[in-house]
Amino acid sequence: MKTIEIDEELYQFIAGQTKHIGEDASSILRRLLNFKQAVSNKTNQAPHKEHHYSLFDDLLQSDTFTNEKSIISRFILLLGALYNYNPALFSIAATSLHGSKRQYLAKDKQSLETSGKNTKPREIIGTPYWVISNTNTARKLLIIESIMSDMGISENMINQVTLAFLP
Amino acid sequence: MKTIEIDEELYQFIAGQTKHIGEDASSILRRLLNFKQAVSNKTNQAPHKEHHYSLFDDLLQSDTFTNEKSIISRFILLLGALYNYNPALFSIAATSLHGSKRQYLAKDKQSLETSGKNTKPREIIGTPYWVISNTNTARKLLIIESIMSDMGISENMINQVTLAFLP
DNA sequence: GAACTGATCGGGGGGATTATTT
DNA sequence: CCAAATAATCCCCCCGATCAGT
Repeated sequence: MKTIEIDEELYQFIAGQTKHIGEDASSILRRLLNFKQAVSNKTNQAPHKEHHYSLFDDLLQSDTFTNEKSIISRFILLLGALYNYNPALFSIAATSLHGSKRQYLAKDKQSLETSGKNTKPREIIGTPYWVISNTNTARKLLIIESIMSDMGISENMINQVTLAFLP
Repeated sequence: MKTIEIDEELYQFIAGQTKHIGEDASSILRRLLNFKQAVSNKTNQAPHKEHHYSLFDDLLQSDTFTNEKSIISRFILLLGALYNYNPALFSIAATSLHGSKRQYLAKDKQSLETSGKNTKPREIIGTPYWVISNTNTARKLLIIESIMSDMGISENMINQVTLAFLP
């Protein structure tokens, strides 16, 4: 543990953000900061049991996520989080996912463009991947669910994400 | 000053966000947290010289602001910050601002709707105000500049905002 | 014919451009 | 009549429901 000094006003603000009794400063700050640091650090450390899904919990609660009202934005944010949670698993899941003609995810825009007539590929920022965007909400949800399932994420967690994803 | 304990990983992350040599933890955290606490606390405390414009500095640097690419989003964010910086001054500035027919700002949607044919009023969240949105970029900038000027904000600060506002 | 997949096309927002007023 | 300022039409592009195809 490390110790840092902050001014009184800021301290009061942070203390006021406690979500449950006894929550420590690290936990509060990670939530408030949208757990941004996890994206870059997660890969070079063994996943820690209790924090297994913290990346999602944090994304789903973050302003970055809830501020986005459109399905497409949340869709891309979620895929980005999934990739950063475990790039290797994500890659496997991404590769095996596709429709009858269209490819849903790829590392380059073109493969997606050429796999259909109007796929409208979108870049998943913070990720080497691109996704198709010309789909209805049901299919977007299906893509998310399929990826999560293939990545071995729990049924329960998938349900939570589904709830947060919809309007 | 208060002392808090945080884990090593989080400490490294925060330390890595230093913008200038010797910047203290409070300063870094306020920036990362988008200075959210200022909005609620600012009104019941005398403005502090050095921090006079910190609300803007922070907004302009915040992800909340820079993530928004559309002019209209930045426009509304900026107006919200101006209101929260000093509601009284903002009200005065808002009331005296209008075109030859249209009213630009009001506390209710209707006044704006009836003052023109297609004003497309938008709510300024975190504020009792609404703004007209059916204008080109030049006029939006004009509105911002006019309000800031009427609120007595320095020429220099206005220029900074202008720069951050455009593409 | 039922279920799944693709992609057209309508709706809506943003804001440059054009019309109108001063 | 021209220039500047202001209003608001209207085009473009994004989103995603709906419909067409498999």
